[in-house]
Amino acid sequence: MNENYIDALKALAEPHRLRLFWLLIHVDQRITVAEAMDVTGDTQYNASRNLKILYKAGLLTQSKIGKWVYYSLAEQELPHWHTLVESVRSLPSDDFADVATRCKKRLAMRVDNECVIGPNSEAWLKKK
Amino acid sequence: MNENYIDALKALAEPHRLRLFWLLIHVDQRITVAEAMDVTGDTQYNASRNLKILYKAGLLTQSKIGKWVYYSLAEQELPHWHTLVESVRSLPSDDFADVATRCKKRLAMRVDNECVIGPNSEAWLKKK
DNA sequence: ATTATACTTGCACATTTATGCATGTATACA
DNA sequence: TGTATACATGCATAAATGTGCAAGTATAAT
Repeated sequence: MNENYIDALKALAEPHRLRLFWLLIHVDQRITVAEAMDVTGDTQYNASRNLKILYKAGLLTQSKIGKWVYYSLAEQELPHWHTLVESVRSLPSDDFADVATRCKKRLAMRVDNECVIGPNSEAWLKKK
Repeated sequence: MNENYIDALKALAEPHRLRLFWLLIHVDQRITVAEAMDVTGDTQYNASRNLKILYKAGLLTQSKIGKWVYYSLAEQELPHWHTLVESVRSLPSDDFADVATRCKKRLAMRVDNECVIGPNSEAWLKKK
């Protein structure tokens, strides 16, 4: 039962994933793998794998729309899970400030709140 | 800065240590390595090492009294640290119930709230 | 002084985990 | 029908981690 909880702790105990999860909390929105790549600078396979690990750990939800895969913060019912998320939420934002602002820029490229531009696009490299 | 936080997550992301930390939270008292061994059934070196890892991660405090080393819950000032501890505190106690009751039995062997009996004593093996 | 006790730690070994690369799958588009 | 795009994943390698054993240090007891 708390093997799952330990999996969640393990999932968060890695810098790239902690940053991704913090981002998902603070952007308060679903994001695609492509957007995560652009915002964090992670490689395609690492962005994909790390989001999946957070999902498998029960921290994110996943939804596929066409060729895009959106991840977003999972709602937590259990107190210890909810509190764990709150702990990450209250991390000092200084450390992630740049990621947050870059994410806003990236989300501004959406159309009707849907991701329409792939990773490492010209438009993004210019904007960044 | 949040390297430390990641170290704390790593420290908690191991079953033996999570159990030890949960115990330190719920027993609301300092305990020695010997007592931790008896209560958890961990080997001497693992009890020692795991408590030290929790201490180094900033989750416990350490104090040596004679040949005994006491560990106890560290007070947390920072919100994300405090909340992390609260998350572990609210873990369902079912999973750790037996450890908690065994710890009470072990602490009952103290004199003036000081540990005076070493690990794997006759008295403990009988009591257990 | 010597011995016992509580705890620590270096070492070897096995398991796990992170990463890059290459390739595979699914969907969209021409 | 073929090609481009978004994402996933098997494999090999390197790094990190957990564990047992044996030996170490520090304090207490005799």
